[in-house]
Amino acid sequence: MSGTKYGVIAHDLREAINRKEFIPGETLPPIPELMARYEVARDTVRDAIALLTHEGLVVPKRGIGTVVREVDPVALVYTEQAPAQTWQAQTQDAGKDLVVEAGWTTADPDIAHRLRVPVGSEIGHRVRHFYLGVGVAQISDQWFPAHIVQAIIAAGGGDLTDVDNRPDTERNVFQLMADAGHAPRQTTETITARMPDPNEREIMEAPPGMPVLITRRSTTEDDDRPVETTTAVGAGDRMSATLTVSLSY
Amino acid sequence: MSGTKYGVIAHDLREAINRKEFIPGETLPPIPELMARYEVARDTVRDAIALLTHEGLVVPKRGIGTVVREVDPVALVYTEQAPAQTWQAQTQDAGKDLVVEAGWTTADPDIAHRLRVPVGSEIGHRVRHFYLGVGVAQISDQWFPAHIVQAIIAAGGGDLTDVDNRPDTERNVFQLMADAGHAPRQTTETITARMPDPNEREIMEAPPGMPVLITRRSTTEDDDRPVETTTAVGAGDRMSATLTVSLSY
DNA sequence: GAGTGGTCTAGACCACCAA
DNA sequence: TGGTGGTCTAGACCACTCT
Repeated sequence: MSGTKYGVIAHDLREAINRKEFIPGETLPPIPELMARYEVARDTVRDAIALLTHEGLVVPKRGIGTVVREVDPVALVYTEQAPAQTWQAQTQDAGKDLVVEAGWTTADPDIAHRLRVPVGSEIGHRVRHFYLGVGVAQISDQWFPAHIVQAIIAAGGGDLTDVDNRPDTERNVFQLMADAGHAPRQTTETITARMPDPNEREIMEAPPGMPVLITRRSTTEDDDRPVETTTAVGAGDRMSATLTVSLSY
Repeated sequence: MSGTKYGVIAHDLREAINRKEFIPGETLPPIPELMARYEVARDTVRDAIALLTHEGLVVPKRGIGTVVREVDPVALVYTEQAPAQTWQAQTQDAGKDLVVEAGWTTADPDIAHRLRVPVGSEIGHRVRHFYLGVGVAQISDQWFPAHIVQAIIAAGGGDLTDVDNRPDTERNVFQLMADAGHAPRQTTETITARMPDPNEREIMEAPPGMPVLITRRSTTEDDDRPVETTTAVGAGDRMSATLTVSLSY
């Protein structure tokens, strides 16, 4: 395969994993054994393992060994009618969401464009962490135009900028908007993938080789004016997005 | 930040990149310079650069230097009515699709389940590469139940298992199905992300640190019976999936 | 304590690119 | 040809986990 020694070693181990010679949870042969088997130096073996690690196949653990990864993604289901609702319902089943930040900020160019407000204008902002099992599976940054926040407060439903007096769920917020005369009508989501930055890695306890799914959403009301926009960063090995749509042929 | 030397070096470089001190396309300081600046060994600098590389921030190039990455994702747009159609229309604008393989296979357990046919039964299969700009941006594996393939051939539309006499586009295939009395009615897509395997890396010329978007699709006709299922592997830095749906509050 | 992986060094040689 | 990154070595010491 690759002309390099570590490439050959990585190839052999990869094949063995694919052949199920190493079951998820098991460890690969220890580094010293691989050094002897291939008659190479320690760093050469480690280069091979680093390759597999960044492919998301294994996770080296000090004192334990190089563990073959388990993958057990939890699906978040979107439907044609209301992706946000069911998405929220799903995450609530699996765990809790925690508002870690809520308040006012000024709109940077990207968010200003998405909310169609002037750059630098005051907007509502909250950051939430969604838990799935033990750890954080998704980090959600959500912004609201000021008049939406004020309408919700005026309608007496809660305060999006107050962590202690907050409408927790997506469903609640969307319902509150409807109560306040700004019923969400349409939502557009764009999904991409990239590698997490160290901060995201830390929050989600991301193993090396785990990409994140980026979901950018904008929700509008009847007159097409944005009522909220969200950027969510989800753990790629614990999340998926599913959508079902009708076709006409 | 990190207590390790290479962690500190990586941190400094990452910050500098974020501060735009190095513009995409430019090179980082060469390894020997960083060795001198931090008074460390060569491999320590390389460990730092490897970190940034696997975060997708830089791409080391022999004879050139460590180049800061450019990112220019192209959006593939799905709509409520027909995600496959517009998706295809978009990719056709940007490039060509190439059928690299077409024929009959036997269903493995996963595909058998998705097509609701017995494991090991004969099914149609084709592999396509979608080009966006210079390289392959998506690898698509598509399977059809045997009776669908035969119905299309009988309707005279083409032969899905024949590379030389093929209906090229998604739109065509879906229309042919409709002509053959198996009009697609609903499609369900599940999107996840992972790191590419070496084969996918090679086909897509993937830089290190580039994840792939996995799209699993199943399309059914009126009686809910599957007419096709597709697994697509897309370059994470060149693709995104967008969906727009209506809400009712 | 014995065994695992993690970090780091100093030096060597190779492969690629540009002027 | 000189500078870039890529591979590899032999050896050292550290950090962690299990028994």
